[in-house]
Amino acid sequence: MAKSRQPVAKKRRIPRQNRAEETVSAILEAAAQILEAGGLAAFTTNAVAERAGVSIGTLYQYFADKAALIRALGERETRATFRSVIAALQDDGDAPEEQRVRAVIRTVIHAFGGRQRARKAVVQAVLSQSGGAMHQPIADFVADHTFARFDRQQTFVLSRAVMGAIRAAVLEEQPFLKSKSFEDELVRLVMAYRAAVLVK
Amino acid sequence: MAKSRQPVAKKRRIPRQNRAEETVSAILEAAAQILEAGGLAAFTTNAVAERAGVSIGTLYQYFADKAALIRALGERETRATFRSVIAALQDDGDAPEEQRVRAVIRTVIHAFGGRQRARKAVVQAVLSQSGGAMHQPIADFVADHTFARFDRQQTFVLSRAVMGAIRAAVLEEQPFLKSKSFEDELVRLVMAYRAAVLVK
Amino acid sequence: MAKSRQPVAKKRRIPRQNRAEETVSAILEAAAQILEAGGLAAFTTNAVAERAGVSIGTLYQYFADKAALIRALGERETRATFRSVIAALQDDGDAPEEQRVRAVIRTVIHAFGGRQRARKAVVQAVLSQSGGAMHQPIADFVADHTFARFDRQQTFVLSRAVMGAIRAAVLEEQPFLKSKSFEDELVRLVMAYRAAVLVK
Amino acid sequence: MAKSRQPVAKKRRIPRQNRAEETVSAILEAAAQILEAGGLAAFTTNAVAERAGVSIGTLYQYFADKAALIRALGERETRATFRSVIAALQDDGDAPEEQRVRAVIRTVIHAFGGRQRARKAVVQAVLSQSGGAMHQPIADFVADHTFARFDRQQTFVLSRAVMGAIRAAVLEEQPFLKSKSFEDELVRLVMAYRAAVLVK
DNA sequence: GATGAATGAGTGTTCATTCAT
DNA sequence: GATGAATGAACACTCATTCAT
Repeated sequence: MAKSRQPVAKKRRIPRQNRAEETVSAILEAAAQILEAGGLAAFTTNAVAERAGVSIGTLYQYFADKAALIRALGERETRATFRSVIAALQDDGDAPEEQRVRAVIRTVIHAFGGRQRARKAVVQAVLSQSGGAMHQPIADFVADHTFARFDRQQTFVLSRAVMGAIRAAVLEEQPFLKSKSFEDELVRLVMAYRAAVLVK
Repeated sequence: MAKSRQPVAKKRRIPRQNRAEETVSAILEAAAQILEAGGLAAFTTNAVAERAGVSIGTLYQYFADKAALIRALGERETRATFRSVIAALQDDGDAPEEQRVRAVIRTVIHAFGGRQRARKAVVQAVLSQSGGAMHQPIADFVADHTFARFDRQQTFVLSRAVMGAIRAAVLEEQPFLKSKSFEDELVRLVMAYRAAVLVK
Repeated sequence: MAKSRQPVAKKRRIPRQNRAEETVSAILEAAAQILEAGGLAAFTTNAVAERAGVSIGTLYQYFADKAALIRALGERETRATFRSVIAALQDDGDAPEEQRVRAVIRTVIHAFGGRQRARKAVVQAVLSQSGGAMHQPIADFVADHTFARFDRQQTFVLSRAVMGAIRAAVLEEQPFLKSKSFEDELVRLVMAYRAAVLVK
Repeated sequence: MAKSRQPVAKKRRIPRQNRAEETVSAILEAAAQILEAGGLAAFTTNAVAERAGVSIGTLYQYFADKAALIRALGERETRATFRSVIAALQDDGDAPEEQRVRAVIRTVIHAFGGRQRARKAVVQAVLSQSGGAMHQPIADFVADHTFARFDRQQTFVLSRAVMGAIRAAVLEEQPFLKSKSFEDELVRLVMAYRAAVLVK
């Protein structure tokens, strides 16, 4: 019977007041914490609402459904990483290529470093919904801004390779994740591939 | 994966007879099909049992719980990929390095190519349980057998980078997944990194 | 997220064993009782399951959703009334027209008399779903078997008029519902309209 | 219609000013529109308030609860029909009986004709609350003013029979609802029964 | 060994209603 | 008087798992 209600393209409240914005923030923060603490299995709308200190009804005033909540979280995280990467690139505006590469890699590793489980869960969740590409924009942006002469496929290979290695280190909880030597190897990978492509 | 049932480690029947083995096979095959067709969301124990043509009770005779079923599936897939890779390496036993690399990469791409959704789901599911390393053995085996002088961290970076690029192409459903040019770029990545490491 | 499961045309268990048939009966009987006692507002799937002495899961093994449960109840009631009316007509097989009309009217009045609220609720519920005609088959059957020369619209008017008067007496809880005089007036209505139509 | 809230009879503001009356009107009109467009399922207090262009709080300033809103709507509709019928009777003040009957029937059919779904929903809703008699006053008034010599039970039977047939045509969405032939049959029903009663 | 009916905790989601601003 | 953010009880429905037959 619930099914028979017509799905009137629900408009969810867009926060206009301070109180509302705080509420949305609290919910997203709670969502990240739940994900961090218990993974996807613990991520229930009720749990999120409770942790956020709001009622379940309030959560649904701002997020149409659970999927929308995860999506919003993913976007928030993506935007945050984006900002960090851009900042890193700007700081080293005139530095030699290798140094800029290193700056970006370090940024991404550390973006992944805090709240790894939450990120992992978000990535998993978003992937399982949209089939996909979430860090794609970041990866593409970086590639475009560093190796302008790569074609689309080369950009793809390099960015996904680096992200893949970092992601694996995060997911497998490798102790060397934030080590200098790991960073070195990633830089080596990038520079080597870059040289091979450009020389061709 | 109910959380509040008693987690008492119960010994499940280990198939000793032909019929039993066939039953287990049928269940695993059914599981793969369900995953392939409907993703993780459709993957319920009842659905698997029905598709396998056995009762839900029988399924539980062979698999302690849903997690065990997924684990078994992951192992089956891993073993299969393993065998393919080994076969590929043996065929080109004396070939030059680049050709062997290419053979392995091609094998892995095609292993991933069939039943992508099932693989994706298995990977996701196994990851969400065990935190991670499922293709690790394959990757390590390959690296050990091709670049014997790499240290552990270099092996890690290279194998995860390649797997990451392939995995991304699968998950994002990139049309060039099985193209020659994609394969070329991966080979280039490997050979370039290899040269950089060895030259050092 | 729940929405994203694909709606695989659920096959609900069709009872094959005695135990199962009893379960279905118990659920339908419980549904009727709940409806009778508390109307549509009290009619929740959980309440029905509890009253039936089964778990909510069991209810959903036999009824795809709440709507299906109400539909089943409606069909059960319709069939029951149907049987009563047919029996009444057969008993008076050779009686004069007026007597047969009276027999049917009496049967319907008494069918409505027992468990009025349940019937009312079922009617309402079914109406609100399917837009409509539930007692139509009964009414049409009766009309066809008594006034063969009526056209469709005349059948409609007469059957709905009689049902409407009875229904109103039930809903308004008129004390004369089962009185001889009320029955007399209904018979008069039918015979008068019949004569007017035939004379035309 | 939450059941567990305190049923303390709270006095709601009775509109004394123009603006207030307009607000009440807007709410009732919105309620009718929602009902017409989406049936009972779409009829939520929030939806009504939004459509009326007032806040949910304002709605509750004028209607104690959802039930009161529906009740008010029912009364509004009833009064409107009432007025139409009286007007129809007055227009044909000296006309022969059959013509006056026809005028009333036509009025009722067309009163039902506009906004059928809203009426249907109101009828259903009011019925499910108050057990029933909503069009009773109209029916009785009409009967009293046309067939003065009928006794109470005869009035009941005739009025409910006619209303029942019309109601069924509305609920079953019969295409002939506003046809001349349907009107004819209803007139025939009334005249035939009338004759039968008077002749007795 | 196999069956499948039964279980019920748990999940997402709705919506009438309140009350601080 | 009006607002609308917040509330939370209530509901429909799922699915991993058990156990009597």
